[in-house]
Amino acid sequence: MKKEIPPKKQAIFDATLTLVASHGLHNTPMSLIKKEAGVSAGAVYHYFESKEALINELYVTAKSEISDAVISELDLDAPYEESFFSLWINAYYYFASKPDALSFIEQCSNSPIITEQTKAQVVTTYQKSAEFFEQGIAQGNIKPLHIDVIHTLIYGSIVSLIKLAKDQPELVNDEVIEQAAIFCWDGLIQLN
Amino acid sequence: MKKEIPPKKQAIFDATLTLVASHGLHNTPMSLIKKEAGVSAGAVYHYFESKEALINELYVTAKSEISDAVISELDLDAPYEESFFSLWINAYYYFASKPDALSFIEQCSNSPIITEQTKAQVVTTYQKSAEFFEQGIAQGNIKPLHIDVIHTLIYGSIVSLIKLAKDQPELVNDEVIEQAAIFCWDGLIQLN
Amino acid sequence: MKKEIPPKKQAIFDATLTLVASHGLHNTPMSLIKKEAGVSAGAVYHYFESKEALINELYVTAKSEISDAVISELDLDAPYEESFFSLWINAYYYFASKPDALSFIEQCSNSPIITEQTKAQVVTTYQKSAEFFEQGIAQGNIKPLHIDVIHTLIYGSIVSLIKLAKDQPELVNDEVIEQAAIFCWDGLIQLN
Amino acid sequence: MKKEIPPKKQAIFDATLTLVASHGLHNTPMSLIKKEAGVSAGAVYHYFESKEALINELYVTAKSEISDAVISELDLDAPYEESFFSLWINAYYYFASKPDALSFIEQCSNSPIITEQTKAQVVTTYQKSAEFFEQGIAQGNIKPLHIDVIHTLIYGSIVSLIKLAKDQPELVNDEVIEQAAIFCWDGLIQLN
DNA sequence: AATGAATGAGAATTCATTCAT
DNA sequence: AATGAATGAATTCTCATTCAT
Repeated sequence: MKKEIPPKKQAIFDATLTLVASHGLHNTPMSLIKKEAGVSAGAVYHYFESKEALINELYVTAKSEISDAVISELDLDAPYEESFFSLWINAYYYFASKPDALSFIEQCSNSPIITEQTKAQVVTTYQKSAEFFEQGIAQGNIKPLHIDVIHTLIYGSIVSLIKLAKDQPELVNDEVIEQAAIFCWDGLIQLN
Repeated sequence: MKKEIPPKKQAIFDATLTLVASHGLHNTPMSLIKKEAGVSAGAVYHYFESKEALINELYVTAKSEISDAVISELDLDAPYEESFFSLWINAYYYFASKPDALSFIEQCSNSPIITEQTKAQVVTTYQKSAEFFEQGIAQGNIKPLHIDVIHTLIYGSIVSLIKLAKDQPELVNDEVIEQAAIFCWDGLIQLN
Repeated sequence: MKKEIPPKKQAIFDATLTLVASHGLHNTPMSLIKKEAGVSAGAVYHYFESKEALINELYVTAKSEISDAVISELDLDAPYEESFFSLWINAYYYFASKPDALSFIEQCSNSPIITEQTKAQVVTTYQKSAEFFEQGIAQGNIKPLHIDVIHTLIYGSIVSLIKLAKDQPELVNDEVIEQAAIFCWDGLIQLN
Repeated sequence: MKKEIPPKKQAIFDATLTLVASHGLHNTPMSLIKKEAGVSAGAVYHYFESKEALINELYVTAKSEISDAVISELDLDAPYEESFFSLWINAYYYFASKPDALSFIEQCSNSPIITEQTKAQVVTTYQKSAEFFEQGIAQGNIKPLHIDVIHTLIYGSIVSLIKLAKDQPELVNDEVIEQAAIFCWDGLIQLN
């Protein structure tokens, strides 16, 4: 099902993720990437047409890995509220466990380095979580907002909280994380 | 109260904001900045010690301009709910009216180019909105969450929605904007 | 008599000729040659020791192919003037029909990439046309110039005219071609 | 009248001419040029947008210098035949005295590195010698060929002879040079 | 304050060539 | 004979920064 990624290509991906997270997108030369990945300059250009192409391809890969991981835990048969909280909390901890990936993604997603074509590719990865929210709307569990709006608000909350946790780790304990999930749930559900 | 910014310095700020938004932080050389600003290379280094210093200083300036603008509209004497919505909507439209500034800020805030010292400076700009939320908690209007958590969730929602609007402008109409504000309000208030 | 050229070697020759003509000697990497020839990198180095060796060998081949073609039409028994014109015109049209070969040869012959050894090899191909001019001198048809001088002036005129035809195709019609041949004939013959 | 060429730009021109003549257009890296010229890498790119731009600009400069030099000696009031021989011989010795320039020009003019725009610029330098040949035709001294054809045949003969002289210096003595000039004159004049 | 030519280390990328298969 | 991934030195070009004027 999954594409087999050649070991060198994977090493380049890993090195790029780490280095962009620590040095910044603006400050990660190819020379550093090849050194960290332990490959030759030529090998990088064997697998990727250019630095931009590498970044774009890695962006797609990182985004879909995260999507896959978050969604794989999703239990559509549990009570809806329970499923929602488990999704939110799972996603939070998954993101939190991959700080480099998140840093990479955030740096890219705000930069013109990511092409429109790449963005279009990435959209498709939202499919399964979209279904979950559609189901919630259909069953009357949550407000009938546009799926992309829900997605944006939930994802935005999680990412914001992780950034806060990065700056103030002592503040964001399990209780706060739960409060943030509740914030989203309360924002989503129909009040009568 | 405010420092007078010399015209050339302002031109450099403006040029940098525009260029980082359109070319990316990773792809905006000083040579382009000086050209766009219409100043000499020497002038840039007269006003700023280095490129990093320029970016950091502009980051502080842009952040506080936004903060000032959003808060200046805040009416602490109106009914709380009304004030909240007016704050949220005002903030949304202000951000939306400054896409370059927002793009610049988002690119910087996820990059190691912004120093810890700069981040510390920026924190102080939250003061007045913090007071607004503290007042809401004290009066029992909203849940007693940590101020920084509230701030993060609200700011995160607004920024997320603006990014969505950038990608899908036709989707994010006034109704959607209001729905997002309601999402935040419902998430904040105490349910009984 | 002729060596059989293996198909892959021929494909490499053809690709090199085409590419050097269109991209320039300075801008024709081996990677492009192998792609255009449809062979592997290893195959190129099986047939040729190096890029320089490939260019030099192709130069010899191209030069002698042209020489052979031009001379094969030469009729030593016809009236001398008639033979001369038929030689000149034949040569012109043959060169004109192989623009890539001519472009390749001209680029090489002015570049230090062609070794002295290669140049020495190529000289031998002039043998038969040399005999034709020697005969003309012996019979008193043309001036007693050194064979190499005659050769140079005639060949130079033909090549110059072809270059002109490349830049201004509409100018160089059959009449002009004949005028150029007459120019050479009039320059060669003894005036009394 | 003439543009003042800044000393560094002139040094880059000189170095490029020398190096392309000795190493070949395909084998003259910028690093060698900057070293030979005694300037920094940045300086080269301050004066020229790219290597191609440098080559093209130098081509125009070299061509027009040669044109100017050859034509400056031209005496339109002398008897026509005498003027012609003096032009031819002058041109020959001028070219012969600038072997690097000639080698550079020949390598470029057969290579796609020279753009159509550059070729168009260069054509304008032929103006004055064109007038000389037009005058000869009008006065009935030479055959009524197209000016560009005459130009091509004469220039081609001179260049061919210089190439021969390069390969066989002992062969091309003053007598041979005169013979070649006579070849051209005899080819040009009307026979009755 | 201001200029802009100049620097040179370093960036992205290319390319002739090799070698394990 | 043939392949094509891999190499890494070399190449073109960039860019933050300086400094004489």
